[in-house]
Amino acid sequence: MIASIAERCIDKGLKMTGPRKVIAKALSQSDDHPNADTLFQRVQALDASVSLATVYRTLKLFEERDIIAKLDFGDGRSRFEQAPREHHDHLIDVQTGEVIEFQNDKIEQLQKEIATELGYELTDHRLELFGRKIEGK
Amino acid sequence: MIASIAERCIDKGLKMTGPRKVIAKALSQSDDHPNADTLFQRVQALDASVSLATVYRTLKLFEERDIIAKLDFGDGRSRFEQAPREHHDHLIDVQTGEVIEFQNDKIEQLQKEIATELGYELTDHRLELFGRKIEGK
DNA sequence: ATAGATGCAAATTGTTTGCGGAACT
DNA sequence: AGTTCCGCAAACAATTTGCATCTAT
Repeated sequence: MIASIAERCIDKGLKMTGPRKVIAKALSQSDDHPNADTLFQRVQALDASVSLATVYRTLKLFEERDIIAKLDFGDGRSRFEQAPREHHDHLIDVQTGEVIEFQNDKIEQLQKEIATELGYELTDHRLELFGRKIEGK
Repeated sequence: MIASIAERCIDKGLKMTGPRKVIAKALSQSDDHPNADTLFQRVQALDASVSLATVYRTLKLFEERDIIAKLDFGDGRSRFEQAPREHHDHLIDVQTGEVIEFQNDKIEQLQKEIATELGYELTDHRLELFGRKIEGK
């Protein structure tokens, strides 16, 4: 296990207020990729007094501090996950919406090479695969 | 050159109305990746009577019919391009916002393999690289 | 003739913000 | 005490939609 979100907040000098603790906890307990609204519901289950505005503000804050990562699966809302311990990309099941994380060094390497060839230093990237489950698998 | 957008619309049995012709033309003339609003301005330059709502409706229609592709570079608005003659991905210059298209068979192949390994048939994917121009290149 | 398209304005959706009060250091 | 944070409601930006009216087929 890695440093909890709460610990990482403290490391970065953020005030750990009640709402932030709750949001950090809700994030820690999520091993999927909730959007703001879904996360808000989970937060509310822990403490109904926390507002949606604070969820948004806190998500933005955490993201700026690289405590969490903001994702975009093309459905118009942002999704969030704990700042990945290890970098990974996502495969989205087009039928169920299920999200599978994967990691592949070859593809990471290849991306770097492509950027270099084009005269760029790769600063970031986004890769999402969309697929249909193969029967019998 | 490939079939024009207008031709592809007719192929697919779409009514070619005035506004659609104008939007198709504006798209054809764009070799960048305009968002809806930018495209709307280009459309207006050709025919000021076309409304933004129609631009949105038509973009959605064209996209559903695979006549154009909708892209997302993470700035909160969708961007569009003619359905690519050849598939390609994008590298976005983080400093200028410039978008460079590239194509790389190895990475395409690798993505398919990854999906297969995970038990999926790849139906689509999205890859965006973000980079900083290397000095002197 | 008729199904489908359009313009306009109003509605939705996801997200951000101004403000007065509350909380952490 | 002072700065930062919070909840609430209002504000925003991008996109969609209801409706009465046109238009391509």
